[in-house]
Amino acid sequence: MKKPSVKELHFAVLATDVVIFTIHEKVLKVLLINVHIPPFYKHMQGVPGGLIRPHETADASVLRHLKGKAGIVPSYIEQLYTFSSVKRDPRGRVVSVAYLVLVPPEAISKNAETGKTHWHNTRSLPKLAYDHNAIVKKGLERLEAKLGYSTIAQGFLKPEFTLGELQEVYEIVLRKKFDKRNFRKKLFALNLVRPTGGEKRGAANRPAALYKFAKRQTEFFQFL
Amino acid sequence: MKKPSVKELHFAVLATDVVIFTIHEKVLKVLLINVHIPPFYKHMQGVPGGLIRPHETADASVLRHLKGKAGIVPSYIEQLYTFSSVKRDPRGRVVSVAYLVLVPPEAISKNAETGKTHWHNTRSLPKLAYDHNAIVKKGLERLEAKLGYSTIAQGFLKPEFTLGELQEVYEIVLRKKFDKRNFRKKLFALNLVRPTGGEKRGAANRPAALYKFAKRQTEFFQFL
DNA sequence: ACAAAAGTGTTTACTGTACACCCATGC
DNA sequence: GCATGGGTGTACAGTAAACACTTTTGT
Repeated sequence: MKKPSVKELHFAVLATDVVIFTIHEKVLKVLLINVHIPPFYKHMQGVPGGLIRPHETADASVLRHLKGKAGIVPSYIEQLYTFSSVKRDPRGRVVSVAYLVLVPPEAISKNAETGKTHWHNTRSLPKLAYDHNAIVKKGLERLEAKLGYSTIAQGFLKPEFTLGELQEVYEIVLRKKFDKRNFRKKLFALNLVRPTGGEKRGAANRPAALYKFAKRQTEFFQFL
Repeated sequence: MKKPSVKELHFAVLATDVVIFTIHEKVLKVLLINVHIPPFYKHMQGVPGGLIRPHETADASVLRHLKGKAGIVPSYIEQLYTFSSVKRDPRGRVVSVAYLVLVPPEAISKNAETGKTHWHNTRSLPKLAYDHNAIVKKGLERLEAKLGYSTIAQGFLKPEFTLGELQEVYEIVLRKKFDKRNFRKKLFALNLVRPTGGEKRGAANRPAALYKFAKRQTEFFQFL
């Protein structure tokens, strides 16, 4: 078995791919961009991504690209998985570190239709470029799992929110209904949320009390 | 913002670092090797690792190095996390995909003291080379978490095992005692194990029935 | 007045937990 | 015969789940 030369070791181009979720109009959506690199991928879509530079970490690279491409400031970010199939990019060897990012729906309007990106329903995705279907799947699995034992849901919410809005996040992502009273009972028992004193008015119904998460950072516990 | 040249994009050396756990003499141990690259790391230890080659995936690279270095055949393997700090290797930019590997204790004897490797108690680790303390910590966290909702424990066991041995895995990794009857009740309720009909004799006590996992692959559920 | 979401407790079923003794073997 | 881990059931407590009506607002 021969030892590879120094040059042969620097074969890799490093990139990131980012699965950005939001909830918009009661639908879990993922941000897609157009991909057109004939003859491999013609008029397809994929998740946004970008190359890692020699002096930045993968995390920093994701933040840089998010800021630059769409002005997105992640409300939640975490590394998902590293994809290293030899042929995942037909143009050459690209190893990609995938990330999961959550943004509140407000972040949409600002850069909706900013060029070639758009938000797509996660439940009816087309065939995506590269291995991006697998990447989105990984993101969905992680999101669904973490709802059950962390406060990751705050990635979809504004700093202050109603308990109805929080419950809706759970119902949309997990595609099941929860009992309002039991849901709140658990939230309070775990001391996850605190009332801010404010209330949300404007809808044709009784005003809802506003809450915030007790800790700003993501907490872990047994919820579901 | 200038665009990096093609050369500048191939800055990275890709590597893997592998956290290999086993249980030996009722202690959770991790495989360490000697690291000696003056003036940065003199007479230190780290987890085994190796470079990824141009035509292999990260997974394949780990399997190749495991087989070559110590003849280890992983009983369980999963990707942990990708570490990309710019200065994690003082000799140059190395991005490393870390893996978690479990092996049954039998795998130890064959390559115990095969050169420069040895098994170290995970509860009293010294300062390791590079960022390897962080890598081992990540591995421990993943292992502990997955015991609670998967059959990952079979990574530490032979294909057939006694329920006492399985319970011992949980007690050693999670550092807490379980009630024998409740532990078994849950196992059976979830249909995780099936008796093989065989029994384990030889110890100075009543023979123990042998069991195997119902599914060979790792399953997921709510156990703890 | 009506539609729409907010808010609030109790009962019941289930699941988890605590607990102790006899058994079969090797030495 | 004694030390060692194997094997087994029940009672109680705590948690999860099911369930319905009143309130407050905007239109």
